[in-house]
Amino acid sequence: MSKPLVRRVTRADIAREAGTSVAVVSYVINNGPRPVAPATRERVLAAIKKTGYRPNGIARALASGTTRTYGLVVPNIANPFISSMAHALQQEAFADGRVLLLGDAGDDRERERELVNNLLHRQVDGLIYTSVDRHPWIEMIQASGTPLVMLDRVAPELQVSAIQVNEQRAAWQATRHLIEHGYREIAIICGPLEMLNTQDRISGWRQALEEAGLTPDPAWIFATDYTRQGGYDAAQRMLAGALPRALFATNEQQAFGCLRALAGHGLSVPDDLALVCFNGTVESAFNVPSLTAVRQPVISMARKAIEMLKQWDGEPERCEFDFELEIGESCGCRPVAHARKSN
Amino acid sequence: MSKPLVRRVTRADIAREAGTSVAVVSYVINNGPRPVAPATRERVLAAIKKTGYRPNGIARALASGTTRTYGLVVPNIANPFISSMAHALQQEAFADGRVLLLGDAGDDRERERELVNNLLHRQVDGLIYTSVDRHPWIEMIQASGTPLVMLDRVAPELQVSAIQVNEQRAAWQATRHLIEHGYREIAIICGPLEMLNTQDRISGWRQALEEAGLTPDPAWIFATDYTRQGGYDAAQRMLAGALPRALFATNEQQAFGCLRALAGHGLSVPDDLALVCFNGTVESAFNVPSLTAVRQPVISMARKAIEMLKQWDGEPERCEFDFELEIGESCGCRPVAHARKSN
DNA sequence: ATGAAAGCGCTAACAA
DNA sequence: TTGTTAGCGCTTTCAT
Repeated sequence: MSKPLVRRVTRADIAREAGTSVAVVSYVINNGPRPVAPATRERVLAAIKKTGYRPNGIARALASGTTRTYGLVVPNIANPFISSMAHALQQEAFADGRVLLLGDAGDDRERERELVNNLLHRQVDGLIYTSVDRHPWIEMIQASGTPLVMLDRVAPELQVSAIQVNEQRAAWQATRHLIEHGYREIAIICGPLEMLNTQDRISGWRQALEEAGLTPDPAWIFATDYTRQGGYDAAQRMLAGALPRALFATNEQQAFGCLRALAGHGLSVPDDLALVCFNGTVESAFNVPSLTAVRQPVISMARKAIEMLKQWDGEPERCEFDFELEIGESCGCRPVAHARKSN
Repeated sequence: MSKPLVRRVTRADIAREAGTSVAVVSYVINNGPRPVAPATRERVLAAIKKTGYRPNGIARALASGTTRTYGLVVPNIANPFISSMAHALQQEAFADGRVLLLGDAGDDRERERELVNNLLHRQVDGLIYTSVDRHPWIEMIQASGTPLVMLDRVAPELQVSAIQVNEQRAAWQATRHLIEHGYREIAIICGPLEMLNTQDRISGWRQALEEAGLTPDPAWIFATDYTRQGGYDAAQRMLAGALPRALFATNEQQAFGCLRALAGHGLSVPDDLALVCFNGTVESAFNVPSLTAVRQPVISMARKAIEMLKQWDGEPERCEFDFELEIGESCGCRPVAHARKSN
């Protein structure tokens, strides 16, 4: 047992100082469950102020069985869409009187397992979880009895609560939008093929093309990481072949990487290539050109996720949210803000 | 005391199952502090596997006095520079066998206080902290005896450990770079004037100009929020007056907001206006045009921060890191990747 | 090598 | 209204 440099003030010190019992000190701190005489309360409060006492949250958690903490595990906090979601969740958790213990898996499956494990050990009151890949550690969590909400595409047969937008439909609509512009050669830059959400997004793209009587050419599927560099690399591959007229990038970072590659080849968006992307954030709106992007209702989703943890009864609940296609300049709907004065 | 839906397996269950005492179970789990006979160890491990037992981290923390947790409080996790720092810190903390409890203040001073408070209550083993403003809650933390490292500009007279780059010098160098390009009318878009780091950055800008025999025109200081919208607004104000030839934006998001505003006026970077910014991330590198930016050595700083918490002895230590000026296209050093094919 | 037992600081049931 | 005390699940000392 490591001795702290300075012994901390405990509840017993306050009781002694205020000339009362430890129970009364608790009652004052917690505003219950028993009433306390005003005079006594004053003495206790005075003692607390005098000593600078702060209740030990750990001991409290042990005795009460609640940590007033939720856990959040994300694949990579450096992804702006994810950090905006984390931000919203934190706000909502806070409104619920708890803090979020945020774990960043750094796109590593093993790290993710460690984090989930760690949070479970810490007896969080609930866990919100987006997995790095399609093999989420759900069983481990369920075995612990901890309330769980997946913020992810999860195999339908799993008995687990989950919140998501219908990504297949969102991808369909994004592609559909490009088709309505009259573009017929529409490529897709997507994530790793084994991921469920990649598959959903490809499937939406494919369906939109087929419904329009177009043939989804497998050569126009460019799988890569969900990163800027990934988008850049995929675009380079694309540029080595026949150029499509339009492109659906399945996340915002890929879209930015792609834009960079296109610029390197002297191609402009949307004139040479129209672009729509998935999971846009404020970054899409401020980019030049601004990106037409599928937007998820991050705040509502965060609210619902916390709500589900709060109301937890062990029954799995799936909740689907509507998305929105935010129109920018990259698809050709609007004139692009000119980056050059004349010529 | 809230009853869990399923009673959790405890160490006593394991002891019973393995036909031994609770102490031995601890010895097995912790690999000490006492040796355990191989046969006994096997029985214990078998019982653990059979029951799916996991030690209660809360109880462990209470008994051992260490939570194996560090706290991190940041002003806004949606800022890419900050999230990259958080990411690096998480990696380092993990390597140290701990998790980071990440609190996002959402740019709110009161929220920040609550978070700091909360983390202290949770008896974190150390706190890393960047404040929303110039009034960090340092006293509160020091009163608790919790190891603290500020990742921030802190008033020199405060007895507190801190890590930072010399922002004044970095701003000087960024401005100096613009001057070396031959630009003489150099404006600055900065953060709120009352913030210390804003003052440092302005001061570096001012010094570089003066050393070059130029006059820092107060009308060319555009104070705003450290956000994209802030940068956009500031640029709009700037565009309403006489246009400078170059601009120093004091963070990356402001730079992006500014680029958007410039594009709206048909101005190009660096041809019409050269640009350098502060705290660039991978986003700067991939932007079109790529941004010349001051880069902080995020990973080394994270490592040092964790190191300082680990080695904590109560003695305040200040540590200054070197920065780097990453050359991109926005300052005019390099030809810009063409965003248009011809004309 | 193992077991018994005293905490860690708190909550809350029970008694007064 | 207040005090007493049995846990919460674990670590670790001290006996054995």
